[in-house]
Amino acid sequence: MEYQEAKEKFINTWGSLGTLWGINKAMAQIQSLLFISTKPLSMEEIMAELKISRGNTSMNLRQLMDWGIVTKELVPGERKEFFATEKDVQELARHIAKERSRREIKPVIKILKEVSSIEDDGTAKTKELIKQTKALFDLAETADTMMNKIVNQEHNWITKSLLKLIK
Amino acid sequence: MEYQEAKEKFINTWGSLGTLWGINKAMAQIQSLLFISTKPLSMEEIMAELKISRGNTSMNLRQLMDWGIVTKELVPGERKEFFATEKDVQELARHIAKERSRREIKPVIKILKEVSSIEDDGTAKTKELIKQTKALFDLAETADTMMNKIVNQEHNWITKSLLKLIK
DNA sequence: ACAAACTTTCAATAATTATTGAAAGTTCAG
DNA sequence: CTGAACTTTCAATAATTATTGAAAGTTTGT
Repeated sequence: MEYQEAKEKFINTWGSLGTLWGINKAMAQIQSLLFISTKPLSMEEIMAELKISRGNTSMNLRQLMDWGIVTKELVPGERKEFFATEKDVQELARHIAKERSRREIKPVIKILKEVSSIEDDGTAKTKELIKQTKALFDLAETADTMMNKIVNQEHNWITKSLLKLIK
Repeated sequence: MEYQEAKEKFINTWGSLGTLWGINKAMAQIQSLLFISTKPLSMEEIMAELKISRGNTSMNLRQLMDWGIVTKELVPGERKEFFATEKDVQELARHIAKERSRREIKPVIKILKEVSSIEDDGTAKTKELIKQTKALFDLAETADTMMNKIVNQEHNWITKSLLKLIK
């Protein structure tokens, strides 16, 4: 396998994984293209490389910037804009985990809390609803906290301790 | 908020979260309905409750069974089949993590390994591809291992240690 | 073996989501 | 200020994914 094939394989695989996890394909592909690029890329270059339209490229670049994992890079002497992604995988994971927590997990936790706090009218079905949503609430909150802590602190020590613990 | 409203809120929220994470809405809703039910439900009951067709119900129940989180329960004296989901959230998380790892993460890790193992031809772009996919490979493998270990063992002790570590 | 009771399958259709491309918007050099 | 170079927006369209419902399949009691 040489460069071109490996590159395509990587970009495609990443694109499909994204799709599977509710992330749009173009977005995942743009990010992965930038991730292995040696320099920031212009919109033209991204369009050409991935064979996607200008509009699609623009919108997905925006989303990636909203997620905090792609930035505009101004290249001196160039009029057009260039884009680069966070290159450090740890930082990348940190951003993504943080955002998914904020946008998706936290709101669900809030609802779980509400639902599990309804008044117990003494019926079996109400008791069950309270019990189960409470259990889910506890799990979600623990997982969310763990995720954020692991991913947030400068955490070489914590990662190491963790790995020692579970290996 | 009383029972009916809370129940609907829970089922809907769970359904949307599923969608967001690449899980089909009906599937997520069926699972959450079973999760708060005090007894196994028949297909008729599920269809009526969620207002979905027989075919849809049948297919999604099958998928839930493939994921190992829903089982058929034979109720004595009844001809029709009844369904129940795993009620313990820890077990539930265990099953889901295990399956997602097996189906989705492991295959990607394999590709990352392949791609990061191409021959270094000395060019900058090849070096970058190798370096970045290798970093991703390491991260993915560590995360996958952690996830599986955390979620697999009888792990009260490990969870406790973990929480102590990161709190 | 039959038929009632039930489940599964799958082609057709609907709903959702992604993508395009051209018009509108912005920026900036001269 | 003007217009070329570039980006964004968004209505139309395409692609994908979910859902339906009825026919085919299966199981079980008699």
